[in-house]
Amino acid sequence: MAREKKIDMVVLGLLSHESLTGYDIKKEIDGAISFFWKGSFGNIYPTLKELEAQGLVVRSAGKSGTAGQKAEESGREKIAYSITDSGRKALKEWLSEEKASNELRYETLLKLFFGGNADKSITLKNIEVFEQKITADLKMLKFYQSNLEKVLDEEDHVYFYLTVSFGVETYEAYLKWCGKARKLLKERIER
Amino acid sequence: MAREKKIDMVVLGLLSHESLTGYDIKKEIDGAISFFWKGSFGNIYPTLKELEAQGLVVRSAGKSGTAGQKAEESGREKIAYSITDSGRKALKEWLSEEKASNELRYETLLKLFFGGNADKSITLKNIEVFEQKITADLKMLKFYQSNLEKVLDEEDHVYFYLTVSFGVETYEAYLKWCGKARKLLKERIER
DNA sequence: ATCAGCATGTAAGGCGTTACATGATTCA
DNA sequence: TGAATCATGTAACGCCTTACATGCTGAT
Repeated sequence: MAREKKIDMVVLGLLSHESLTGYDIKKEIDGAISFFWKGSFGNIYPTLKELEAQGLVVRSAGKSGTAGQKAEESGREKIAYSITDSGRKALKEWLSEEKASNELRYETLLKLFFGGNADKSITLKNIEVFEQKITADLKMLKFYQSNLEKVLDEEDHVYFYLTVSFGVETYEAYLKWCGKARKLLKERIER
Repeated sequence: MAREKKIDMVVLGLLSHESLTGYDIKKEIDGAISFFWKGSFGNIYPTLKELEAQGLVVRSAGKSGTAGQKAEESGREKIAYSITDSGRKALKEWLSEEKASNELRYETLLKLFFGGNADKSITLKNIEVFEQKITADLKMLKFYQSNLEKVLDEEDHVYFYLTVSFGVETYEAYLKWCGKARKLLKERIER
């Protein structure tokens, strides 16, 4: 029944820490989470509506007081959401389910696998592009990691730290592999 | 425009080596490719039709001669496809495009990130489940890898070998991380 | 004879992205 | 005053999975 939708849990999870608007949620997802999960406005806003209908979140003034009052007077308002007790319960239930779908969809590996259909120089180029992207992303992840290291004592930060560390370690493994792969392909070209 | 569909390239890539039926293609995808790309019948058969309409593949008797003739007489037939020159060209063009979408969607990391909302024992359990799955998959990848190592001289096998090696190295990094993560969480529980 | 695996396909629906539409606020 | 960013939302569409429908073939 194609029940892989987890964006609702992402939203609940983020709201479990603080009240946020849809726009805030998008920004959070685009931060440290983005390397293993994505979200778009066309995804987030309808999810917030659904969660509200299910009573898992409620609209709240939040702490955005300054602009809040003025916005209410005009037509367009800023809507902050908070998690409810039911929401926390739903989140906990999901966390307790042992099954988890972990998916990798790497077009770079697809191109590598079928690399025999083009010149080795093309495969080499594809690896180099991948390497550059990973290098840039790794830099960002390490920045997050070093910031989290300083606040490891605070309860929730252990989880953020471990998640980011997963990224750092796998990305470092990617780069190590890139070096080996380039070397092996270059040897082949010269023969 | 949501142009992330690459199943057509998977099909063309597989057909670049030999003639295959839709069923064969599914089996191939479920093999060494499965750790970084998936495909289903409801995906593959329509793709074959489209590729045929575009002239990138053609129906062929293939090498399944024995059953082939009998099948033609009866109602249901086995349909093997071969790649055409246009198909090879399309494949090569895709390989030459530098952009590639690489996506990771790990629910395990999502649960870890929001682990603060449940007991540490639950997070620990989730990591252990992940660890077991990866251990099993790694065993399979290493099996593929050792088989490919023996035939590395044959042209195309370098690509298969490198792809599988990517899996082996990242999965080993995952397991290393799992050990560290378990240790860190256990220390926290005891305090 | 029966069951697993071979084999092809369609239909419905879920999930998510992109593009579009709209308007406020902030800063140079 | 104009651009960037904040902010909310909808519509269309694309991709993929699941479930269903059907029947053959080979082994026990």
